[in-house]
Amino acid sequence: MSDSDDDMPLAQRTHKPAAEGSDDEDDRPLAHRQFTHKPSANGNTAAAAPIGTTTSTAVSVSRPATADATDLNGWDSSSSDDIPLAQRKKALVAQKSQATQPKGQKAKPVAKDIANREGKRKRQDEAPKGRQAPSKKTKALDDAPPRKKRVANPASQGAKEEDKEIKWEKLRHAGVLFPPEYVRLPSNVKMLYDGQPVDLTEEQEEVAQMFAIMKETDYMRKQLFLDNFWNDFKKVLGKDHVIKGLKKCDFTPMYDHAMAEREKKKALSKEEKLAIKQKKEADEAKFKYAQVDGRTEQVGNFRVEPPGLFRGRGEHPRMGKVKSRIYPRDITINIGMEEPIPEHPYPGQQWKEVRHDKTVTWLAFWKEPIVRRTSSMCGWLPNSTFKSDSGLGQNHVDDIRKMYEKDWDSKDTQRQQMGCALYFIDQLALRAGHEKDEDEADTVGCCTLKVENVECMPGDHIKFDFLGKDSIRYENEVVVHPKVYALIKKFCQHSANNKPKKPEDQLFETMDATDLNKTLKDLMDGLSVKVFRTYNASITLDRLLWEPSDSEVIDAKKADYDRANKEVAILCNHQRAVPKGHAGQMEKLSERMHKLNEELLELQHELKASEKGKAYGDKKRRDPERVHAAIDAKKAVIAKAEINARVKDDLKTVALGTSKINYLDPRITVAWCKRNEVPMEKIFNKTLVTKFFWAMDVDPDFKF
DNA sequence: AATTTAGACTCAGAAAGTTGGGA
DNA sequence: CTCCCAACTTTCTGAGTCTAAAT
Repeated sequence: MSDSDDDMPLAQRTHKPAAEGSDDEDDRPLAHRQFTHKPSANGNTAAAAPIGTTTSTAVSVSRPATADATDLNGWDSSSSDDIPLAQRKKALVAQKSQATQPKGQKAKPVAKDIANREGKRKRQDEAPKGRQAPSKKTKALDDAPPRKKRVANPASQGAKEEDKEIKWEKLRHAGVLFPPEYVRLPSNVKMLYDGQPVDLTEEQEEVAQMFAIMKETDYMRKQLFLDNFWNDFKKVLGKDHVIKGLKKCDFTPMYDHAMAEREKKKALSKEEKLAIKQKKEADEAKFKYAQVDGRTEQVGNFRVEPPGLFRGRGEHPRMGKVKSRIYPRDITINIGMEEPIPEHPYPGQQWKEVRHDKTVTWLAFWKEPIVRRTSSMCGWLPNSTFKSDSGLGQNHVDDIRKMYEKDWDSKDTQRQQMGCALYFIDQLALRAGHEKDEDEADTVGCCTLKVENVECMPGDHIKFDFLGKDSIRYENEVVVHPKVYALIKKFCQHSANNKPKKPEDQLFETMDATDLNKTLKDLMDGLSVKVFRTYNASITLDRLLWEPSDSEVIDAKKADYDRANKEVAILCNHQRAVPKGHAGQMEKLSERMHKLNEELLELQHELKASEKGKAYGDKKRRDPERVHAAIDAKKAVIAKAEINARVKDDLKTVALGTSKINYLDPRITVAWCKRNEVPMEKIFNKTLVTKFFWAMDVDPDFKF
């Protein structure tokens, strides 16, 4: 294994200031990588420049951030010099909204206090609740997305709901597929308590079995998991059960049995497996599609989740709890008024409710038993246009940037914080970060950053280190605008009302994600924090794909694409664990390379011999030309293998899929494919080609 | 009227399952 | 040709965002 930075999950790479002189792209801070063109393209990189400032060769539509680095303040209005006049007409938004800003009105009565949270995330200040909404959508933003069709909805209860969007007129589907019932273990398979076999009821056995199969996972070493499980298991066991605690429980017989069953299944003959598969498909067939207004739409998910132990991601407070079985009585069905109500395999039970709500797209839903806040839904697959084509364009972005730059100079702490938060969201594509309860994993986003999550380093460096969505670590050191640096430093030290802050206090204590979204929405209909993530992902890809490349063969071009895709994934912090067996696979590849190189050498010897009119080794003599051809072919194979190996290693900690599916406007990719004569299928798999069918006839010169 | 809660999506990575291309 | 393994897909189960409704 190499010891390069690449072997670490990307979030853990330490970013040396470029001043230390590494030219290796991977050694540069993420933020630099994101916004910087290949070193080869422009020599040095803007090591000491603020976020987003690079020495790139400016593509005219690129964000101002990519403009010239001469001005350390990549943001001030001069940067808009790079924007064609035509795009600048709307520069007034920020000023306008600020003109109407009623400064420092009455103090906001304290906090959305989430009182009993051990003093954590509380808004502990009395900062004025800043920014008033600029009364209406500003004219600047009138090319926002077209109004959605809104129709009165007579189907729903009462007049209140009259103004919602109608999603369908006719809707027919077969409901949901329930998981198989629990099958009891053979009577000779029993768990042991204190060495003695224990008889369990069916219900108890099912729960025990859930635990048994986790024997070899490292959940067994997590006390919280064990405690949570025991609490629930205890309830199922009832009072005065022989089993008094987990310590003396031995689930080995159950585990072994489960493993044996698994092996048995694997060992089935081809025919048997096929038969099982066909049976399964036949059972599922009717659930797979829904009829929506005469169209056949694929149902995204029609399976009811089987019971099991809740795992959660990261250190989830509820890990190990029993997730009980879902029955029809728990499920609400949504279906067209005249359609037959779906059947279910539980005679005597009724669906919890059957609705005919035309304003939603789900077919069925139920409440999650563990994380009651959420519910699971079965709906049809969204396949329409790119969701994030929000109407946010370069000129809006410029306006918004000017607005938040102004906020840095505000006297009002809340506005300062708002300005900094927006800067991070725009530059680093952070998520909004809503407040969470204590029975959820302790993860944060931009608005919920704590003081301990940021560290101010010399030279306007800020180091972020926090757990984001799915408890994925975000670690990134970036150079920020000096004004932001000064503000963040201040926010780390004391709150708006001058109280000193503790590490676990909120960095932006005067505002939250809702405030931020409100501000954005007032600026432009349809604008929210997450739009920036999508927008920045797409614009980044677009910029990278327009960079000149000298790749000629398809594989090299695909590698170019993957590199661009990787940049986006890094921007969005889409990480994955290094696939198991990666090291082994790399070793194999290098062995193969070695072999290929030897073969090449052989061929070169053969060529020499051939040119002298001799045979080489025990082979028949071939024409020099034929040997030449063989050499070229071999070289091509080697080059291809080299590219593949490098790409593979390059991407081992980066998950490309998420951005490809959810963030990148497919038109960018399709256009690139056309320009570079790369077949679509090299980039999009079959599913994606289907999903993005609407983007396929885009103009090759399409610019995001 | 400010918060809280409900509701409806939208995004997430790992694991399981399937396929297909090369030795 | 066929078998094996890596690559690709789908499934699984969670976890965010954001708006609207309820308190």
